[in-house]
Amino acid sequence: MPELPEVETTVRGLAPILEGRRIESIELRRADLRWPFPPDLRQRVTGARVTTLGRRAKYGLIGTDRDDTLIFHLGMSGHWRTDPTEIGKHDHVVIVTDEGRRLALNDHRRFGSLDLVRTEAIADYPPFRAMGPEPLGPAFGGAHLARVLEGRSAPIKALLLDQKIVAGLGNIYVCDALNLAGIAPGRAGGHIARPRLDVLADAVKSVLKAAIAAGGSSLRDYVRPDGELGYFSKEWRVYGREGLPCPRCGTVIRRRVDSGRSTFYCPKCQR
DNA sequence: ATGTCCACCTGCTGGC
DNA sequence: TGCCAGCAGGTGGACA
Repeated sequence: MPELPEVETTVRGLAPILEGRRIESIELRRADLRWPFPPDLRQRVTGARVTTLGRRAKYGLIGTDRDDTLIFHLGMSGHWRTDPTEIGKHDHVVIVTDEGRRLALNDHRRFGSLDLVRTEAIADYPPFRAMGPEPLGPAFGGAHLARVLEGRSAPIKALLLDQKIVAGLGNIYVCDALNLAGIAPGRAGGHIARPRLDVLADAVKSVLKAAIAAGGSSLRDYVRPDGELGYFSKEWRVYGREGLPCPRCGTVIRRRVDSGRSTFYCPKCQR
């Protein structure tokens, strides 16, 4: 699940547990996830007080009063479990606060990551260096898309998944935004007329806001001991809905595979 | 530079 | 019941 709305929901769920709290301990139950943990992470985090919770694209940011920021990525299967009754084999990191609350970073596929960077150098964190604008921020809109898509021949779906174009979209919300905008996923990015780029940018914002709102309405259930969710999947327009009617025109939704990833789309009204 | 594909890892489901 | 293929929300890197 972890695209931008899920990370945003996660961060909002972590905030009341962590904000203002001292980190009593952090246990690294293995040496790495996707990459090795910084060797001094435990020493630098233990005893620090959490000052801020934030998000950049699909990364969660936990700032401390030692001018360090913990940066986590949930990969494909990552989630935080709150106050788990038992620590399982995929609970790779366990944080205990000064109130005795426990948070376990669980990620069975281990595509996620946990890093620690100096807060003032956060813009230099390699994944952030060339990253595009936040899709819900003021820098993202039709004008931005027109600028960065000019001359590009790759399919618009692939370009929207490129975090350098816009940061935070994944397979689900790209499929849904393209459906809402009525744009075919295979259309060349540079061959979309400017008015349609305005429509597309609005569609991206709209599907993300709806997903965050759905997550927010179930926030108490999101970061929880048993982890998994499922409440927003009923809101998907086309993703995971092969064979069901298109919400725009009723035509049967199709699925195809592009470079190993499923694309769901309406063959009639997405052009 | 741009476009395309694959590996990384584990677990689950469906077909035989 | 067991086995195996196929599938899964992301990303960096290796190619042409």
